[in-house]
Amino acid sequence: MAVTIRDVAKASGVHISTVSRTFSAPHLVNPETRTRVLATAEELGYRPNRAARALITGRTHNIGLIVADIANPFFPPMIKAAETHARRRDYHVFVADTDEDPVVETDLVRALAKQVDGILLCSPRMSDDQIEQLRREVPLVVVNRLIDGLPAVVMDVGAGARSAVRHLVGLGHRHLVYLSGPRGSWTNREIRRAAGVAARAGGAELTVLGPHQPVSSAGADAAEAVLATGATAVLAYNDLMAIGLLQSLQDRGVAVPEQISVVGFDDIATSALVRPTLTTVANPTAAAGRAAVDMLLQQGDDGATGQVTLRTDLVIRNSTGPGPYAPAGATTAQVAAYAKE
Amino acid sequence: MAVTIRDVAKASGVHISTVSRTFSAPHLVNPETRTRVLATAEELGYRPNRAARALITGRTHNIGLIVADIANPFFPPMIKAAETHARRRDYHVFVADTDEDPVVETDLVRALAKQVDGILLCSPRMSDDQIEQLRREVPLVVVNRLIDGLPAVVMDVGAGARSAVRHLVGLGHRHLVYLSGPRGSWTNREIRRAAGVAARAGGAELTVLGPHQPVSSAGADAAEAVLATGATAVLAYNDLMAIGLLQSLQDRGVAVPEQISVVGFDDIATSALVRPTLTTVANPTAAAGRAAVDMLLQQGDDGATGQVTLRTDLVIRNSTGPGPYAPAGATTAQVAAYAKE
DNA sequence: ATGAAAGCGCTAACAC
DNA sequence: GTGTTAGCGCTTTCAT
Repeated sequence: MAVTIRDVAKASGVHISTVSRTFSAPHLVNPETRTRVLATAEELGYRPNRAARALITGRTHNIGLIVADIANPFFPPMIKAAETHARRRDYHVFVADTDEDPVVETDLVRALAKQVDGILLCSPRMSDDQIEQLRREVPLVVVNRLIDGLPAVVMDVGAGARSAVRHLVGLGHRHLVYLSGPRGSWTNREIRRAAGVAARAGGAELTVLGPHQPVSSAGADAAEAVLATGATAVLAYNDLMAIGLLQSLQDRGVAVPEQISVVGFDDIATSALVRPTLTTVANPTAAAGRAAVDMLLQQGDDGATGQVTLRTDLVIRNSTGPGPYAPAGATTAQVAAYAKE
Repeated sequence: MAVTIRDVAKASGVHISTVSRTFSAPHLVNPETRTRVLATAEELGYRPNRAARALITGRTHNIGLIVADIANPFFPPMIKAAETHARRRDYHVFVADTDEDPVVETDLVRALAKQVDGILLCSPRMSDDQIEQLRREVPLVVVNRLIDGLPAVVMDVGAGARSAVRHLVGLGHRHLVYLSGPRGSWTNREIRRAAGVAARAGGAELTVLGPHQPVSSAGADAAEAVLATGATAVLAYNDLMAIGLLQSLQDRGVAVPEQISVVGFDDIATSALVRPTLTTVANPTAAAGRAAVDMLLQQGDDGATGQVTLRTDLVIRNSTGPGPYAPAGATTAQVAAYAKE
């Protein structure tokens, strides 16, 4: 069996409670004793058993991170940032994938509840009611979704959508398509709404297509439908769909951005690797992961249930260009400024 | 506080051990009692505390998954598959990221050791000795690296490299470059060695460049050096580097595959999304994740320390084409067969 | 400053 | 088939 507190106590000639104190309340133990205990512990390779500690303190020093799809490139940077941030604060992270299934989400929260001090729910697909229910069973921070009274970290996708639409309208586009994401996605609803408002304000028409799975093949499959609308610009729920559409259009001989402009969402790594490079709304996913961890860990201290909104940024690359109503001689660079207003 | 076994016992009028048995050894309890206990447990929302159980059984039903870099697209499909597979077997998964740092790896294994039944070490960068040492402290399965006597799951990257080189030689290339990956990578050494042997066998020269970080910018930065060698084909350590190189070459006006052929490794999702689409050696990362989990969970049962090698597959796409010594009229399709030999 | 003792939630002999 | 008891590794009063 592994080395326990008892072994260290015996080897250093003190009671186990002294060893315990050496690790959990060092200031309460005589410096000399402490040094000795630490030395034997080191020598024996002793490491406190967190689970046993949790049993009595009620704090596991673990957190859960539940995401819709680990393999969706949107999430890994967030997972990485959250894990690194948590570990720096001496927390370990359970990661679980729901495969976009709301039922799995609920089960997972319950299954993890006892082993963690709190759970980060990223882009949950379940209903508000379900989330509120779970909130009573375990501390929760929701990422990418805003629910009254629940601590949350969201990106300002509404502002991002507005920037994107203004950018397109400024380029002279008057008929846009929004390629919807999955049902149940808060982000999707926000983008669609904000894009609609911004389009109306800009005197442009917005056709909504979908819902779609947030994958590149869905974007590729939507090419026909997009062309059928006669629109000259497309805003997609995420970069994956935008890239699928981008390549599918080009494979059909439709030039991007000459004939159709395409804007994505997220700014995943791939977006800078495809040609044309993708104009997209950058989401600060890593910062969101860190903020969510902080919020979760603070939740224990006070009862504050803050909601943080992180800003998004339109990244103008080469998949967007002048539309049919472009002011004479307008260039992408010129209208870029407009979107910033 | 949460509901415990004692609450259920009281509410259903039995002793706590009966409740315990109801969950851990149902066949030992009277069907009627069992039904009643289960009902009250359900009603009260009781869920066994795994940490408390682990304290006495010694089995946590958790596993650790340590990867070099969560954000590297090579890993997420593996993490996802491993997590899903583990959960299906009622195991939860700690995920941690070492940022390619061998010191962090060691610390992480030790920190996680007490909370898990075993650890999956993916693409570890530390030395064989260190890994063997850790192996004594906690059950380990190593992925993407072969060490004598240690249970491991690897992909047959040597065979993959040979296929790739034969493919290129068959296309008429006689001077190849291997773009090395990170120092400490077993996969990198294997590919380099196998590529060297295959090149020699095919009467071709192989120039090795590197080491490099396994990221796209490293591939892009290597473009000058690649051109300077005068080689007509490049095999890269991974797809990210291959894609970086691919785009950097094209941005410099060097046509791919007309002037230079490029082959990657891994077959990450992005490889099918860039243009030209990337010829690459597909790694069964998801299968590797599942196999590693199985191996880890079986390790407890018997002491078997198997080593599994998963086959790789050359996926021929559009980034490779005829070289200067191509047989007249040779097409990519024709020589594809050659690589399969 | 240190030791003694109780107990966190649970399982595993051992009785009956 | 069920209750009793001890104890997993640790923290936390309470004494001393």
